Amino acid sequence: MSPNKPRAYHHGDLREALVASGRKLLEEKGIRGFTLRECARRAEVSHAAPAHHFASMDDLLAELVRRGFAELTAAMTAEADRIEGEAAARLVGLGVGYMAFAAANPALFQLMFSREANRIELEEGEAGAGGIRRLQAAIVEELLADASGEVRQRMVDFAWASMHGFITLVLEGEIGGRDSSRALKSRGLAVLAAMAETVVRAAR
Amino acid sequence: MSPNKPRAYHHGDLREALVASGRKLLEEKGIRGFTLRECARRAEVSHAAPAHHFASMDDLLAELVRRGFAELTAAMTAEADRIEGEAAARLVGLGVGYMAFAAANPALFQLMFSREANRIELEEGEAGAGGIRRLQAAIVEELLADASGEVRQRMVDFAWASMHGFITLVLEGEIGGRDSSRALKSRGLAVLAAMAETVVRAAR
DNA sequence: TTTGGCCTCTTTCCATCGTCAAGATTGGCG
DNA sequence: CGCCAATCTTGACGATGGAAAGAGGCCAAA
Repeated sequence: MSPNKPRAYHHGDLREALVASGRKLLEEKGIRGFTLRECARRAEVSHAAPAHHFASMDDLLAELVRRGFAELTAAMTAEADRIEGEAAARLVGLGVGYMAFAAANPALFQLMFSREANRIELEEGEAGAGGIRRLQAAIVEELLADASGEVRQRMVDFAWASMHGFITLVLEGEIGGRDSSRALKSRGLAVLAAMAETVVRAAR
Repeated sequence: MSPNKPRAYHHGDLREALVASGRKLLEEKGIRGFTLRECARRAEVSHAAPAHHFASMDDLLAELVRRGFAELTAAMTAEADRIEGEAAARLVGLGVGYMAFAAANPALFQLMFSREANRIELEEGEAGAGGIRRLQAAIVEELLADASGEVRQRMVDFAWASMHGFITLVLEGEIGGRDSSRALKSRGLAVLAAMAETVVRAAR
């Protein structure tokens, strides 16, 4: 009952604790400041304990990436589903969800879309970035029912590139360095609107 | 004259040698595999020698980033200048130069536009990403001479976001994973064309 | 209930890293 | 010609990721 350090062996759910502390640490210090030992420290566990739950540091990072993609697609569909209007509006909604997730988890987002991540998680059924494209592709297909497959593919490229590029540049401080969050949101919406309009116009 | 290891002390131009080996190493191993000691090893110099030319590892990386931005803007203007046609075509040209540089130096490009880089090189007269926006802004201004400042700003956001997002997703393997370089180029050009068309159309 | 096995966690160790301090070497300036 | 400052090396420190070996606790089979 002593509140000092009663828990000795057997943490209970160390795996989840490591995922949680790892995620916080990632956002605090960035990927270069991310340390397995610090994760363990925050979970109040010895530095070698994580090895029993994650084969390596990259394995933990891969788990964070995996969960990130799940959350990201969830955020996108949630935002799109809130809009019951036209397909174009839903396409914008996907972008809003995308950008909101990225803004809330900048370091994780960057990790998810980093060259390093791809060298890591080549396993799994690719529930990652593929799902994002599929979400957009479904709406583009709806908008461009009569267009060729190639036109549709290029419009999906375009839609994804626009929203990804904008939020990426914002997170890096390259766009709107000292703008208010309000102004930034407005600029992001403008980009999404221009994107959706271009997609719609591809139908001739 | 013995070709073994004649050069002992005084490398000659260690700074440049470190920049060169560092750049190669960065592309080979990525930022997470980048090591100051390995840079020194490749320059055939002791592990502490770099300290006399770069205050820290981040200082070397900052130099790489600085040179990267110079090369990137040079590549963009070179490609745009090759085209003497309309402003819209030159806008596409800027994008071609941008993507070509990124494809040729993927790891450096990612470093240049990474959250980590921004924490590093807060010095200097910002000859970095600001120059890129200025290049695009000049052409957009030409195309949208009659538009409001806000419209122009949003079109620059849009132009930059499109080209940045596309090449970024390609480098990460999210777009066109197994496509030929030829096909990828075509898709990139399609994105740039759609982008330029959207900018032009913003003039009403 | 007891006991044996297995999973969890700790301790200890190793190679490597970035950085610092001190010493060795050299080129060039007086 | 000799000395100085710049350049490079050697050695050390603390921190990291990972491997190996041992200690501690849970649970199911007897």
